[in-house]
Amino acid sequence: MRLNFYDYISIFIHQTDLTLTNYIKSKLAPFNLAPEQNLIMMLLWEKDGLTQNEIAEKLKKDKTNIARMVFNLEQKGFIRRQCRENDRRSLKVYLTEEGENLGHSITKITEEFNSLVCKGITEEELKDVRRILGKMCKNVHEDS
Amino acid sequence: MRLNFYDYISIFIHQTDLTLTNYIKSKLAPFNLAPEQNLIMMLLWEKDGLTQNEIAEKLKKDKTNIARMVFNLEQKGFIRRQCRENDRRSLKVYLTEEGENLGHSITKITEEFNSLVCKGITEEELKDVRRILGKMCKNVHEDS
DNA sequence: TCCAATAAGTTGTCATAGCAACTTTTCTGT
DNA sequence: ACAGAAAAGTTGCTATGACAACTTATTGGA
Repeated sequence: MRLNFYDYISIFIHQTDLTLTNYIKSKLAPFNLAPEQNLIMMLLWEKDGLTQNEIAEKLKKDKTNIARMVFNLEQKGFIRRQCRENDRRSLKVYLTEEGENLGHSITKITEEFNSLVCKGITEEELKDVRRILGKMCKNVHEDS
Repeated sequence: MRLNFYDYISIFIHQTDLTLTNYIKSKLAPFNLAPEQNLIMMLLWEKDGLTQNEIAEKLKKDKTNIARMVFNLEQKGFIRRQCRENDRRSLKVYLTEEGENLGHSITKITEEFNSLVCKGITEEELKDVRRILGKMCKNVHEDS
C-alpha cells in the first residue's frame, strides 16, 4: 500500500518547523533580526567572545553560513569581530552595546513564543516529543 | 529563570527537521531531485494535471517558490506545463514520461526513508507526535 | 627544521522560503 | 458594458542551508 503525502512523518515535522519559524520571524522583524541571526545572538547573550567556529559547532551548522550571518550582524551593528592575538586564523565575536541592549527585549519575546507554542501541552508530552524526535535523528545518523 | 538555548522546543524541532531533510537530500541527489522538488513530484504521482496554485495550496507554500521549483523541474525534463484552455492565467503541470518513470524508484526510497526514521517508534508514539506538533501549529495560528 | 596535514574563514553555487510589487487574465457589481 | 477587484504567475529581494574549492595560519611528525 502506497503511502499518502501526509503519512510521511518527516513532511509533517517540516511543515511544523516552517509554521513555527514564520511566526517567530514576524515577531523578530521589528527588531531587524532574522530567526537564525537571533540564535547566534542568543549564544552571545549567554556567553560573549565565541569564535565563529564555536558558534557553528553549537548550532550544528555549516561554518559558511555562520560567517555570512555574523557578517550581517556586524553590518547591523549588533556585534563586532576581533582577531585573536594568539591565533590569527580565528575571529572572536563580541556584542556591541546595541547588541547587548537588544537582549532584554528579545529574551522576553522568545520566552513568550515558547510559552505560546507549548500552551496546553504538558511537560510529560514535551519530554516525549523530545525523546521521539531525538530517536528519529539517531536513526538517520546511524545509517549515515 | 532564563531559558537555555536547548530548552526552546522550536529549536529542537528545527534541528530535527534539518537532520531529516539532509538525509533524504543525499538519497535523492543521485536522481537529480531535491527534497522539495520531490514533494511536488509526489503530488503529481498521486494526481497529474494540478495547477501551480493547487500545488502551492497543498504544500502550504508561497506560490513564488512553487513557480520557481516547477520551472526547475521543467528544465530537468520531469514535467511540462500547459496553459489551461478555459483560463489563460493558470498553468497545468503534467508529468513527462521521464517524470512518470522516476516515480517507481523514488517511491521506494521515500518509503524506506520513512521506515528508517520511524524505526523503534510505536504507532502510538507517532500519533502522539503528530497530535502534539499539530497542537503547536494550532497555538501559533490562533495568535496570528 | 621543514613539509604536510589540519584548522578557521571566505567565496561561489544551488536549493529552499517568504514578502512586495508587478502583469495578465478573469470575474463581479452596477 | 465597463470599472474595479480578484486570481494566477512572474520577478526581485533578503535570509537560510549545504557543499566544494580556496586562502591563510598553525601544528605535528620525520
